[in-house]
Amino acid sequence: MADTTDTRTRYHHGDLKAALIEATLGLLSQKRIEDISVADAARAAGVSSAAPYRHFADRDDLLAHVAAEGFIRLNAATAEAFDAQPPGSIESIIAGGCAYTAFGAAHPELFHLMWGTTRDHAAYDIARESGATCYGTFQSRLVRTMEAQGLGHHSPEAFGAPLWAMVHGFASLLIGRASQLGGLEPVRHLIAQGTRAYFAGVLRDPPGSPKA
Amino acid sequence: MADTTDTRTRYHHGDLKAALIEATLGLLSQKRIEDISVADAARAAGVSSAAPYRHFADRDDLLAHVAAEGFIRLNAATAEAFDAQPPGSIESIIAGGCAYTAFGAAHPELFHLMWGTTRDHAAYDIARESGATCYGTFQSRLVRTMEAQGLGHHSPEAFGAPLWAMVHGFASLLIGRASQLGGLEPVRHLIAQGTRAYFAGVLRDPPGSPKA
DNA sequence: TTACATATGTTAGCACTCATTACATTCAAG
DNA sequence: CTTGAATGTAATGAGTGCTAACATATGTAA
Repeated sequence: MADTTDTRTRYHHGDLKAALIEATLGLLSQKRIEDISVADAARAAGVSSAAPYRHFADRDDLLAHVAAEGFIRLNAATAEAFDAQPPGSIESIIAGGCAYTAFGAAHPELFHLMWGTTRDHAAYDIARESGATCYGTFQSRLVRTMEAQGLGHHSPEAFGAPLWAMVHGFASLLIGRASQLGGLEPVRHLIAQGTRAYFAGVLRDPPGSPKA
Repeated sequence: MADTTDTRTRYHHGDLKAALIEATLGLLSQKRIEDISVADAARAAGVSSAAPYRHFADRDDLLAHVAAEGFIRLNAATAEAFDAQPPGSIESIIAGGCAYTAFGAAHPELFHLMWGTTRDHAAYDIARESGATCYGTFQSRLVRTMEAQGLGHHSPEAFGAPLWAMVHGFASLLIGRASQLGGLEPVRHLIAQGTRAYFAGVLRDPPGSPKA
């Protein structure tokens, strides 16, 4: 294992693979995904434009790894927010949801890459995996809250999906500059409001009584 | 005014501007936005690669018009769904929401283009405008339902935002292949469930009583 | 009808950038 | 001091956005 210090001076980079992912993450905060080339990533990492191909099959493979890293960070951000609130509380769900939305709003292009369309090469399995991990974090916290709120008999998937969709939607709308929302701060209140109303509504009128 | 038949044979196309938008919409169901060039659109419209520049300032201008057309169609789809249900009913809101999500799921790349990041050239005003129209359709139906359900005293923006975010989020998640959701049909039920619970919850515990 | 101005096409081409590959070079470890 | 993985060099070929110059159709006014 090479030590990760002074990676610039040496011919052998140490961990070019990670460095390229990092460099691409940096570029993503400056330009659109479609404008980021393998050559760009290599330049940002201070390496020749052919070097990345020793570590990634092609451009899509690199982007898949970047997306996976995005999910890891999203997971970290939400987990921290969840666990900063009392376990089992509705507040913890709200906090996690706000963190999710805030992450999307703060990293628009990365968020788009993570949830982008039709890149289903085999390489993208790695992104799917870390996405699933991220989902697991949400679900485990949600189950605890559902039990604490007397909703333990409901399916966590069915109960959680609208909440997940809501915070995901807010993120996507903020990225898309939906001007009606007025920015991230108002949205935090909307998330809290929406989540509380949803919990209250399910408690009052449990799903499973389809009307039509 | 030229007649719109047999546009192929004539030197003057008739309405190349519309034809190019249409052609690009067609391409969007086959490839990613980033892989669509002005030349592609021109080819698809059966015209030289320089012709589009008579009608659009540049590539982004063309894409802006395509996005605007997307909003027009989204608006039509949701309005029809809204109005196929009794006015003022919660079912009408659910139907409109399902149509929104279904539209996104059916046109992934178009949806991404419409809500894409950071293309804020002046040309994009046209897309914003038709986006706002689309929002107006939603809001007018929502207001009627809110009044019918005894929620007329709430702010439509604040009340509607979580619902909008939810259906938007479902669309985005379906596009991103969130496998946990199991496709469009299950999601329809989730939308109905979520919407009903949200209405019930607000009726029970009106927003405006912030807890923290 | 004729003549001209304007709108809408075409052809040709510039100046780039890109993804990817083949082959040479460097360096660290055994 | 050999070996082989990790990088660099150089090049290929394709495609891009966009412009300039030229061609044809259309509408309008004489």
